[in-house]
Amino acid sequence: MKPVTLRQIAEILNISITTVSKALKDYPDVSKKTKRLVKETAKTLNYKPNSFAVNLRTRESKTIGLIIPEVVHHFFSSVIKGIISQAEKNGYMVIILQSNESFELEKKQIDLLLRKQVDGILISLANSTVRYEHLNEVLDQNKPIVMFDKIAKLVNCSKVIINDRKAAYLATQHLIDIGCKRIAHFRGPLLPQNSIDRFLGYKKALEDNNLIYDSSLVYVCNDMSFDEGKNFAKQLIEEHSNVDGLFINTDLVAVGAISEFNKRGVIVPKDIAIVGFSNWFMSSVISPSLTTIDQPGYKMGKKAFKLLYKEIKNKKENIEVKYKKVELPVQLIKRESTAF
Amino acid sequence: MKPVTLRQIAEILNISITTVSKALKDYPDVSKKTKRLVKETAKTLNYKPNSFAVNLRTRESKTIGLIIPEVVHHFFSSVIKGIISQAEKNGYMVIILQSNESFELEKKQIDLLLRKQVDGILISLANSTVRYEHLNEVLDQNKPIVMFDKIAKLVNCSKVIINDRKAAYLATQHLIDIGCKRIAHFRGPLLPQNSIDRFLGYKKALEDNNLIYDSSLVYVCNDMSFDEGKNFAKQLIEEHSNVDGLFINTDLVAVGAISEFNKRGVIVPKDIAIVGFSNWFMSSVISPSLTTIDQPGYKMGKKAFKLLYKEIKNKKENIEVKYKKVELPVQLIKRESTAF
DNA sequence: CTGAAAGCGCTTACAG
DNA sequence: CTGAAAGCGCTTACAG
Repeated sequence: MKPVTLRQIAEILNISITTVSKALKDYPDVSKKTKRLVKETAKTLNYKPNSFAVNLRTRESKTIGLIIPEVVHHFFSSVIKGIISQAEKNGYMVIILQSNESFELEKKQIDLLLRKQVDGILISLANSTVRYEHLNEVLDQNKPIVMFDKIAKLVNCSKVIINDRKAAYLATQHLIDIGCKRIAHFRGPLLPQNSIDRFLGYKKALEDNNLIYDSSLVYVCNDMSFDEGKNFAKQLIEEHSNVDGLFINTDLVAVGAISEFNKRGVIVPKDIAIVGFSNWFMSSVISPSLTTIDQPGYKMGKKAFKLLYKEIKNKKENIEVKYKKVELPVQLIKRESTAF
Repeated sequence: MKPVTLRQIAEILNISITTVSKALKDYPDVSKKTKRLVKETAKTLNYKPNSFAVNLRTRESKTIGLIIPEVVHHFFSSVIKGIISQAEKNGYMVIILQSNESFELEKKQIDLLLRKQVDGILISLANSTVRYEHLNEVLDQNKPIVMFDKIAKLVNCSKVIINDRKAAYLATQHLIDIGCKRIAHFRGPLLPQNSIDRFLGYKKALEDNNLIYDSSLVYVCNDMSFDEGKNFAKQLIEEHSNVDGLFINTDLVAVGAISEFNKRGVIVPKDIAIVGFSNWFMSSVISPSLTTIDQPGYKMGKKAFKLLYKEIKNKKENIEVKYKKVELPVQLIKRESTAF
């Protein structure tokens, strides 16, 4: 069954394609009678406009691209949900690509999306992304791009983030407030700005409270996995039995650490208090439940789309676009792992 | 900066658009020299073919649609990952829509995708989907559709599933094998076929082992949440203190139940052995860790795309399409919740 | 080996 | 109020 076209409706009704097109779009210069006739016929034939033709004419696809490092991940899937629900409200569709934290793949995917003629791009950078030509190419093509969570400070576009440094400070301050004197940190990889910022927030909190910063208390995670949490937890009690507080870059690692502490009879929070980061669902159901920083993924997705949408609209209407950097508030969720 | 078109390349080189197009696509009837020239110029100008125009001519978009009930969900996000990685390998992009378990939304989204002229559709049905006109419309338009996980048996198309009944049987048999005599079941909602099948597998296993099926031991979950697991666990020990085994429709509910049992001093597995379903990551890290059925989401996504791809290809080449029903194997993962 | 021409299905400025 | 015509950027059957 071939799809129905404007021409067919026009032939059936013995009017021109022009009039059919205008009638369907409720142009004011078409008679009521014609409109009714056209709409009825379109309905009966189950007419659906060919989007390729529409796109080709109007030069917009009502589609945006989303590049994300990893889909199977509580935070990122929440972001995806926020994006697609907001997009749908505005009549947009979302093409999702996964960079697998690979710079090369990310570059290729940007190119694919540009070829696809998406109206804009949302991206959270891969950890391995160190150069930004591909992002600048998007900007050169005058195509809106909004970065979220893992951003490049040097690229001139709108961004949605949380203040990782402040959040980490908050987490560390909480450990200090409940009486911890010697606080360790499991940090993320050296590269993405987020883990640097979280580390800096941790360090700043120590300094502001006159606690000595001891670099041997900082452990660097590479793959941010459950097992890494277990291993460093083990290492930590072997190397620094006097540590009484621990701030961990991400909940998954923290859950691994708690599991290892539980196994070895180290009592959380009595022997060592722990704060994680992300507020995964999991963190609320383990025992002891994990104090953590809530990272608002869904909201971040919504906000990122809204910024992108606004830019798309403004560009179309030739209104000057101002880039915004939106910082979403975070919250410390207190649970058993820091409750005495 | 306006995008570069074939025309521009043609004008620069003083040849026809036809030749440029053919040169870029390596038609054999273009001279080597011309090809070289054209390709160099295209590269210099950073030419990217306008996909709308290409799509309009070739009548394919190299894009498929995916409708999924919920994005923030370990199983489904694994499926998404499987689909997009397989799609990318074959030069396809994926538009993702979320039905939120709503039949109405699902219908609307099917329509959106058809308008969008996607080359095919992958779908896992909403729980509330009871009629199938929208799916049949896709088939009427001669557009391939493949269903996975939550399928409609009555719709005539390819499907990728696990055998829920067999899997539930396996789970229940395991409880019986370790000595459970009185086995309860927290089942899913009355509607989706999956929870019906899991219930039937549970019942069959009891019968085959000459254990009496007692309907008062079956609790019906509605929202399949952590809290529901807690609540039913509480109810279960109040109403049936002699139950020694429990098969639960999904891990999230099971984790809730375990948490409640832990709280009330009911020892898992000594007092009550538990088997879940899905093999979420969480299940391996809680205490006691949860025995469960591994549901291969990533593989399911890959397989579903492969089937769809094959259908798209066959249709294009006018090869007859045979619908397939693929059943992926599942595995029982034994952990502490059933280990004595 | 090259190119003029038709056409994919739509939108819209313009004429009447 | 209606419609002929141009054009979006490409592909491809056909002529030379």
